[in-house]
Amino acid sequence: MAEAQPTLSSDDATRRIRRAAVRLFHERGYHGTPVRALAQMLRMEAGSLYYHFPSKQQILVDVLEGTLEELLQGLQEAVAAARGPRAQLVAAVRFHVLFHTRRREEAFVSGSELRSLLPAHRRAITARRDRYERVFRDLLRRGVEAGVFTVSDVKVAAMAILTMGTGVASWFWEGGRLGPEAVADQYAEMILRMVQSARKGRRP
Amino acid sequence: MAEAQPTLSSDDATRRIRRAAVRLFHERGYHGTPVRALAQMLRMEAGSLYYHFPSKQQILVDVLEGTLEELLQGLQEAVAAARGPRAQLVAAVRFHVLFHTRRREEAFVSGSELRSLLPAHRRAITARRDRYERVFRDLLRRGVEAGVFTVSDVKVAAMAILTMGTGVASWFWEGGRLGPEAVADQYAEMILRMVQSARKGRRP
DNA sequence: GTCTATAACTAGATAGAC
DNA sequence: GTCTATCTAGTTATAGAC
Repeated sequence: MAEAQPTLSSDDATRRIRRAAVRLFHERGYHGTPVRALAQMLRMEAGSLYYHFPSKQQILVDVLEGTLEELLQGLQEAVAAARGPRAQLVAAVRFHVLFHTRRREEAFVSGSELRSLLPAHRRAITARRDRYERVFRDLLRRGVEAGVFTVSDVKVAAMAILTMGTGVASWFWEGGRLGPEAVADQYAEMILRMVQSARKGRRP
Repeated sequence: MAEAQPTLSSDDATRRIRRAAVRLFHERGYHGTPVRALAQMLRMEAGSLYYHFPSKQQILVDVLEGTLEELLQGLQEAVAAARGPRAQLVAAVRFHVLFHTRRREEAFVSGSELRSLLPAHRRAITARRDRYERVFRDLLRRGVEAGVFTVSDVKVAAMAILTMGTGVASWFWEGGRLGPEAVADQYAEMILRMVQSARKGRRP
């Protein structure tokens, strides 16, 4: 009976709407996307959308909540499955980058349209994003304490790593030379070199 | 008689308008900013703006052209003033990061509102951004050829470096613990570690 | 569950007074 | 150079037929 999906209702229609909204919000932005354009992409009239959603704003809220929830949960699982700061950082970076290639539109929208949320909605979303960032900071801090990592400033390094990965959503191209796995591997390698203590745990 | 400013006319009024537009486009996005809101911030009526600009779109074009031009020129000067791939990369990264802290709103808008440009305008702006990116790619390539840098893929590394720096505009806070110089130094250090060949040119 | 029609409002832009 | 007034078109959202 009950499906795996926890928070959001997800009948076929609402999922189609969310997917189309992601596409258009990514292409033109939330305020740059009229409800009519969204309806047109779904081959319906604008009025029909309001049977499924009470407002355009609520579509955005659903998209962001869903994406941030998936990001946070996926990151926690990835980190929990690895042992030691080095392996955990690799797992975290790989997850972060893979998400930003495979789900680049959602990821991009979740980063860029926070400002389009009404203040009440923004709080909940921002809280989740902060928890996501803290996972990276904690992970770096533990690595520094263990002597595996060397960074001048944990917070700056965490933001550098996060935005570097987030940026993938802005340049990655699905049909390009490199696939998600190749990019994720290279990012993990670069980031390891960036934070790793000299002559510690190098691979040939 | 003629001033240093090359392309854009810059009497006091148009500069005030551009500054206010940057603020609002950053806060709410181009499509999320009504002309009336811009006028209100400048304590004038909406109609008055059209004495200085023919359209809202043209304000955006002016902002982006000006910012991208400054970015490109500043980067070229910074690189030209340094000798050798290592020093040039440090100079480039420092310039890039400093710009994204000191001019964070402009820099952010220039990255996020390309999609709000009419296609005709977009071409010119995109061309300049591509030239900016190429400076980093060339610089990395020369370093690899000289054996100073080791990267798996020059294009990926260049995008990683660029988006890492661009990301600074999204988290840097003017009144924060670290100033622009401190952040720029840390980024330069992290990025050097990221691309530098092992046991080459290290500083203590 | 989707349509048509429309209400209520806001958008960008213009005209002409001062 | 700025104001007031206004035009036209587009915006989100609702109501009621089917």
